[in-house]
Amino acid sequence: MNYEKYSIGQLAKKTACKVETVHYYEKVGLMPEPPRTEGGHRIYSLPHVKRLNFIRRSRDLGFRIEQVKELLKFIDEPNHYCGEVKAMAMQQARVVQEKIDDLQRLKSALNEMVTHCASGDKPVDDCPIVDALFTERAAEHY
Amino acid sequence: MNYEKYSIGQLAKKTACKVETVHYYEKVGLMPEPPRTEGGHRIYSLPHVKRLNFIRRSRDLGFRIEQVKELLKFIDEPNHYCGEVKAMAMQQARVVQEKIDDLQRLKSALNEMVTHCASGDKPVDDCPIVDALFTERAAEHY
DNA sequence: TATAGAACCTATAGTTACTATAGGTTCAAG
DNA sequence: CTTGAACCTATAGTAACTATAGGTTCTATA
Repeated sequence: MNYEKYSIGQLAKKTACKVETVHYYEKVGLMPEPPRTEGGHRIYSLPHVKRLNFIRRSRDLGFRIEQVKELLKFIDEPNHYCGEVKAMAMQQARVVQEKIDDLQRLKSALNEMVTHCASGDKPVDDCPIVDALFTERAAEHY
Repeated sequence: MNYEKYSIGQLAKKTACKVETVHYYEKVGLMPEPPRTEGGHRIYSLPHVKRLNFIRRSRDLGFRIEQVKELLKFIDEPNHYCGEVKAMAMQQARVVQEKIDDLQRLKSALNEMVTHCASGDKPVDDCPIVDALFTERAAEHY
């Protein structure tokens, strides 16, 4: 009875998260079912705010919902060590690096196409970009 | 009657694309409804192979399906110029660059968290990574 | 030619992480 | 005590496929 109480709308505002998203997080088990008013409205307090911040921040960092669940398990259950969390963060950094590499290649391909297409005043059937797009892909081997 | 004919399975193999994906592309209007055998099986030929390669390659480059439709419109309709295609490729390169920037920031945040967490042998409630994840987000202002 | 089984057909549901909608109830301010 | 904002649940929609079910056709072999 010490904590300040929040409605779902207030919680949402405090965490820059939509009300529907909070409902969703409850449904998938990231957020607990909170106490309710007589009439059935959800009542949140500070720990909920913190938890939701944790979830949103993890999501922003690219963790998938299942991964956030694992991270939360480390926190919810006693006897976990920082190293487990660190390992997940490092793994996530690697995943992100791979995505960056992919996108770099993609950007190079696009830029190359653009530079080959110097003028832009040719009809499309003479366009080097269109041409490049028609090229068979590396993955192809049948 | 000049072209070699392909079943949907052969088309899929030639383009490294799944059969279901071809069905899907037909449903959303990227691929035309091809002629059929008596029994109702789809019959494809070389132009279909080229078109599907174009679609797949565009998708690989990060163009969304609606954008691919636009690109195909340039090709399907006469009187279009290379410049329109070039503009889309340039725009796409910008979008990709933005994604790269986002991911770079994200990776930095993860790496910073990891370096702050030197040992990994602390209990989680003392972990700087967990701490960082509990931190309120920049977006927050209520 | 008969037949087995691979490949095909359609229609529908599932995936991820939400977002949006509909139709109804509760809360808080005046 | 009334009004309207905020809340409730349940369901459908989003993107771009992928997977499944249940049935039909094609093709290679006996």
